[in-house]
Amino acid sequence: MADQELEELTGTETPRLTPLETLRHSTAHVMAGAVKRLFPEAKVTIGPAIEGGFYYDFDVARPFDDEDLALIEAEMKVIIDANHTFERAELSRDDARARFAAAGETYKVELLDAIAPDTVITTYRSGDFTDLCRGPHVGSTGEVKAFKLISVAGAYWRGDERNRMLQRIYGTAFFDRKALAEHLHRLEEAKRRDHRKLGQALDLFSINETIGGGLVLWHPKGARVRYLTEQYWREEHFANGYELVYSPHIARDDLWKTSGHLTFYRENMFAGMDVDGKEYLVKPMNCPFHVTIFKHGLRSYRELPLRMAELGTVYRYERSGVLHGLLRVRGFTQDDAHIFMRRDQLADELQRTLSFCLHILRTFGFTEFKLYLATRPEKFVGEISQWDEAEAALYEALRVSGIEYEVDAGGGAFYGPKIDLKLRDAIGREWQCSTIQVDFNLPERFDLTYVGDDGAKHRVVMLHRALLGSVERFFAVLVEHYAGAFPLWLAPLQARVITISEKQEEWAREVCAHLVALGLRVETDLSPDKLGAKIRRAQLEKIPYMLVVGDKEVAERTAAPRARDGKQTEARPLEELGRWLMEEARIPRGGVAREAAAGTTTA
RNA sequence: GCCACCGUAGCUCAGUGGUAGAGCAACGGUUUCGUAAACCGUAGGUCGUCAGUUCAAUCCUGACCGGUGGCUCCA
Repeated sequence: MADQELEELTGTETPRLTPLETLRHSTAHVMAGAVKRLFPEAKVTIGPAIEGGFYYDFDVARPFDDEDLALIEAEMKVIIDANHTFERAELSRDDARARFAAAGETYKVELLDAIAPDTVITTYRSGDFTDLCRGPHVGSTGEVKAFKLISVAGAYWRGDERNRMLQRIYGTAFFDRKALAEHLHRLEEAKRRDHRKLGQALDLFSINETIGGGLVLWHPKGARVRYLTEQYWREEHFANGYELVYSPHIARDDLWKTSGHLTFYRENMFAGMDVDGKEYLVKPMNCPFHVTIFKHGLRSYRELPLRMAELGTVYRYERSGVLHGLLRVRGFTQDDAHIFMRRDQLADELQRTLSFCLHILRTFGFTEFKLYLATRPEKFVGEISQWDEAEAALYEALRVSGIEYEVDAGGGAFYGPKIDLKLRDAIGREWQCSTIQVDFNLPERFDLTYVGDDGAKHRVVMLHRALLGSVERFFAVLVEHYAGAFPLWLAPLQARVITISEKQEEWAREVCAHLVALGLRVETDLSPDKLGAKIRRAQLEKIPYMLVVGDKEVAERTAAPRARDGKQTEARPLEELGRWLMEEARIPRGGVAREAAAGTTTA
């Protein structure tokens, strides 16, 4: 929301700031005042409240460093202690322009010139700092009690890379120290859960320089989680009326011409390759292949809806600076599907798709969702009546789901309206994974038709959807949601049999073999280390269960489970142990069987 | 791609203008132990790459490669 303040100033929107946003925005003013005192030559630009805090962008000769941040914080405390009131003043446009121009605040002049003609121009003064600003603010600087500057980063003026790079200082503020401490704690917690760190620590995956940025190597443990995810996904798709397909990684340029990708998506596609004098390109999307499968023969209305799904690996060129762990990569696998149907089937199909989506996500332990409907943009293909119909169907699907939603009017793609779904993770962060999009474009481009009951050909309506989004991103979200402590059904290793001394080796092997034969993922730790060391190791690997075997267990033909949350339970006879673990490891389809992120906070 | 910061052993990290250390892991041995770290030893690094400055560069300078935080974009 870099334009938030800009919008306020230009009067294009009138968002009332919440009390917390007001505080944060006021803190941004205090910070700007401190910066101007310490760096008089700095030019101020904008400083809005954002989710989690605020920022202010400055044009300075030299970038800020951490020492500067400390100095600025100290100066802010001086301003806060002085308890200056925020004084609002109205002034004429010319007066304002003259003042800011005289002060050398060229960015403010630019903002001023963008303000709608009949808007009242206001400034806010706190102590020696006056800023062009619509407000509101808190009463005085003394009301800023709990704040912290977080980081510095480069940011382009008005977010446009052709403009000058400014220095952005991020900070946060709360009404009391406790809330600030909690916020900082959450940031720490997010760091602790970072999938890149856990990916390394738990040996799940890596990204290797020699292979290339944004290209993922799945190590055995990560690959196991992925396999389990995909297997579950496949089973559910078969059980819900989908057919699975496979398509190649490259295709001739003709396909991409027809689909329009070569005109609209070329920037994100890897360079083509010459094969026998024909150009081939690596696929950035799966749709053209599925469409081609659909077109393979005449389709009857009786076959529709035809649901075609694929875990399709695509490659997209992303600028090096945006690559980020598994969340933003250059090669990834979409859990893609395309649904071909009659126009009259759209409403039902949307509801069905959304509910299927929620069912899958709940299985993985997510319980809170938010939906976003993006409607017809200015530039669009197809007829308005078609759009209206589709949007009505989308609204109905949203309503039926019973989940909170927001409408992004005009935010749809040119080819159709869509629903995006964000899920909330264990520490309250939102992640966008699922998307359900209506497409009026490809059916035209590829001339997709079916034969109706009237014997005539009719245009197909098409739906794209991805539930997990990309397997890579979803895996990263899972890692962070569970802090690496996967639920039993997804854990790469479900249990480790731990001996106390080498006397129990034989029984430990037997216990392990029995459980493995049941299909459980179990191994033994027969090393000569002490029990405590073995427990510690298993604990660090976040293995759900440790099965301790000492002389007593050998004599009784049992094993003593210790859960990774530290809970120890009675030793159980081997057969019973197996039955119990099998029951625990069942896939919680639809999330009914088990609590979402139980036990993850202690891990 | 742009701005800032970072790159030392498999991992986590010290360190210095005179070519390098710790802990963990690995390997060898001793110990056979009841719920988060037993002990001893061995091995392991052209200090991201390439240039430059210097008698001498892991350290200073530059370029490049890669990573991190942002900007922009997005699954």
